[in-house]
Amino acid sequence: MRKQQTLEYAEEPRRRGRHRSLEAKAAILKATLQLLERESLRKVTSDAIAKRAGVSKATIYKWWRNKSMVALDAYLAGMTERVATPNTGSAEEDFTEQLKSLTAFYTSTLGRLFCQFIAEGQSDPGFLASFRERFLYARRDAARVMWRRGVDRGEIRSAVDGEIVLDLIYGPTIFRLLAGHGSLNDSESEAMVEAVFGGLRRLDYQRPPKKAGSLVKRRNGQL
Amino acid sequence: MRKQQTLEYAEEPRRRGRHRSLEAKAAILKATLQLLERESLRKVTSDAIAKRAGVSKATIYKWWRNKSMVALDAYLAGMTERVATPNTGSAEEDFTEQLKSLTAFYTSTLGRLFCQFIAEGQSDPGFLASFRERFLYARRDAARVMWRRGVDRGEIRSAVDGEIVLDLIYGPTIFRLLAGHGSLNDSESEAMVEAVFGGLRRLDYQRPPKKAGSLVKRRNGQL
Amino acid sequence: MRKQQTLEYAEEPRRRGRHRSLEAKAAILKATLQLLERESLRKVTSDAIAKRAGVSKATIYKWWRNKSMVALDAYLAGMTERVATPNTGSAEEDFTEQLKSLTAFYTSTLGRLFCQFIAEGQSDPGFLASFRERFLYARRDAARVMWRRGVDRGEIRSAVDGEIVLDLIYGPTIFRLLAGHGSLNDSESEAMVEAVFGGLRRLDYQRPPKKAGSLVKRRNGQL
Amino acid sequence: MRKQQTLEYAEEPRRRGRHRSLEAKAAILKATLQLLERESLRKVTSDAIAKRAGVSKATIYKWWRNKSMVALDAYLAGMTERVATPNTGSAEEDFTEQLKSLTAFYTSTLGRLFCQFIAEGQSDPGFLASFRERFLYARRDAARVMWRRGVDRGEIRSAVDGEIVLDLIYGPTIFRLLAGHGSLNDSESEAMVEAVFGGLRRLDYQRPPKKAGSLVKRRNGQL
DNA sequence: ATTTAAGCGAGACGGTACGTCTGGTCTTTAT
DNA sequence: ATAAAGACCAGACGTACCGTCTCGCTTAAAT
Repeated sequence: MRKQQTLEYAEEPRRRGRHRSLEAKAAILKATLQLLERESLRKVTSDAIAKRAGVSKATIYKWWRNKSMVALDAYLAGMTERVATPNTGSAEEDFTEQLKSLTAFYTSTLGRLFCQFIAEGQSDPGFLASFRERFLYARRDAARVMWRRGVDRGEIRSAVDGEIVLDLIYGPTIFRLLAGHGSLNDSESEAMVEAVFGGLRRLDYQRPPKKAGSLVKRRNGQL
Repeated sequence: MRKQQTLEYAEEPRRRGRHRSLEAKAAILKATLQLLERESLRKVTSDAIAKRAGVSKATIYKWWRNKSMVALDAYLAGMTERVATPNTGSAEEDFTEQLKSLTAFYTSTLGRLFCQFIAEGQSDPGFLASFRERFLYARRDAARVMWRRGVDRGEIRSAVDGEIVLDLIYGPTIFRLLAGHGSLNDSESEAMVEAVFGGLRRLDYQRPPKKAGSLVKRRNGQL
Repeated sequence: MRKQQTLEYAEEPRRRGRHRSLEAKAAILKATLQLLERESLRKVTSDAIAKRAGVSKATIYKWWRNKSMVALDAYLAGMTERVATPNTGSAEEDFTEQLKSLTAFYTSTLGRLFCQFIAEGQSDPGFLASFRERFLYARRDAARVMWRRGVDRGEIRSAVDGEIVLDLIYGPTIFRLLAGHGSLNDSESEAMVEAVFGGLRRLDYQRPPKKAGSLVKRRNGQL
Repeated sequence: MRKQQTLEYAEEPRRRGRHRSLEAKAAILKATLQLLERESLRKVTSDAIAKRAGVSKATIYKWWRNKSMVALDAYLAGMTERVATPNTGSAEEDFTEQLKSLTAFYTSTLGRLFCQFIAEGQSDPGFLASFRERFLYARRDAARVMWRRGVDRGEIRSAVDGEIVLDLIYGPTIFRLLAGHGSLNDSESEAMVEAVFGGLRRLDYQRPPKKAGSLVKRRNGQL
């Protein structure tokens, strides 16, 4: 949307005809956000958005493919603050700080939208792709910087794949967020990062000699 | 459902009146599963289930609150295989094996239902709770056993909270599954478990003396 | 219904098995009547009847073909009073009296059922036939007696078909009852009978010579 | 509907927004009529109408309160022929002619709808009122003209209330139509009008002196 | 100044799923 | 044998939402 707009309205000479109403656009995004604070994305109808924005449904569907896309734009536009990339000198502290503030955000009203987007994406692969590209990757890029610093500084084992690092740090929280098991707060966040950095392995453990054939045979081993 | 059934039909003397048709129940679950192999939960309609099962819609809604609940029952009933709890003598190997088979399952047709349930749960808290209680907790109990063994054996640091351990191991995979970033295969699973066990921290790293006030101030630090 | 019962249960020595519950039958009819005092036949459900009668739906459908038949029986059983056939010595007075009391009845709660039966009969010819045979014809027989007396006495023109006489007297009231136009009360009833007996024709009217071809041609001349 | 349309679409300047599709309206009415030629109103479903009209059910329910109202509109729209008001110079002949053509119509496929509407009206007072106002009263107005002429001409006794006259003439036929007793054909129609005009009373009858107390006492004298 | 190409609000539309309801049947156990 | 309990099937009901479309009006660049 943003890109399009830039292309369409800024670079080229202005096209003939009435221009897109920026008031309408802003009203739509604002109305969407306000509605989403009270109801889940599924329950917010496009009619409601149109009505609250004082806008016609046609205008909405002219500029957005569907309701979810409007919500995504509203979400992105609503997050004025830039991504925080703490730089404390310690990658572990950086991640801890970030995970804490991220958890605080995700458990807020607006933050819960993250879950709704993931949910919507499960039955709309195109939307999921948009969500990844326009939201997730941006955030991961920021986090990747923190990881990089840690590696460069010699803090983080370079053998561990960066992508896995990110999923290791954020995955558990997001899982809890989506499934609703387990609590989410500062001390949990701290404990998670500590565990990820410290690892589960007890260093003084002497592994007994492995016996062959000890693997249990099975077909479906779920979680 | 299961519990009810046990209570209603097995333990008590049979009640008066026509009994719940087990054929109908089985047909509904089977039809649901078959339909879910081809379409997402959202697209499978209750009419289609009724038709394919040769059953009236009223019968469905008599026993299940809504479509999602039918799907959940169908899913649980369809997973005939017991939960695999590998016991190789090494917790790390156990988790690796389990994560691998779990990933294989979750990326299968039926397994993708997991995502649909999580998605459905985002706009239906009651359903999410059911899902947790009837599916997630059972799986986690099994995994907890593996963790316990590792702790008892001296393999796993007892300082790390068991729940965090589980989320650390399964969270990243589930995050990838839901968000669709990152690949899911045996080697990724192995790498993940290795990373979780080994930790990110480089042991030979000498932490520099901490400087005060180095924390970056920010309000919204997303992901 | 009644006859069957008498035959099966009263005259023979009691047969093996559980006997038909006369209480059930009475309860069904009573419950039906009570429900019909508050709701139209369409809105009274067979479930409601069963519940209120403390009886199983199967029992209802075992003895009656459908809901309407139950209502018809309930209606007939509820009209304990015999048909009034006034005998004042004047057919006109007889009919006036009867039409008045009939109107009073038909505008009562129970009496409105008459309309419901006619209504039900429009989409269930079998029921309409039953209704005619078990209710209408009986009432008409009684009225026919009054007509007969009038003819015998020389009061009523014998040239007029008896069936037409009955419909002339009762048709207008029933039409008003069903269509809801026009009022229904004693003076209207009196006026109706007076008009039917007196006729519309003015006796001193000299009919002008008829002109040929004066009939307007048309295809559909509705009411 | 008709009135609305006139107000909304003809008199005012066209309103903003997409206009009501007259094609859809026509298709709905046509489909309804065609279905009603084969099935009773009860058995014609709104789904069937929608399907046959190539229209969404929502469109139907947007403009009509329920199925019956659609049928009423279809019925009224389908009666293209104007109301016949024969003018033969004789009121009796006028009524005879009209009753004959009316009977012919009411016993036709489409005409039987009249009964269905009356039936529907018994459990839906609002619909009955609509039916009266939009159909019955129009027809009665036409018939009233014929009565008026008869009165003015000196043919019909002015002492008889006009409304009663109408019900006297049409009530018997409608009663037979609804209850299904008695035949309906030209000669019956003729006989009915003749009887109404001639009256039942034998003119040469000498009434015997009335005896007091001859009235039979009763509470419920039904028909 | 006029044309013309959009964009807009209003709101009707087709499609389709939902979950509910009712009528009437059938099954099981109790009497 | 017949009852009560109550599950069952068929299928209509009216509602809701989605995303599309049409209409008449408005705006602004191009002529």
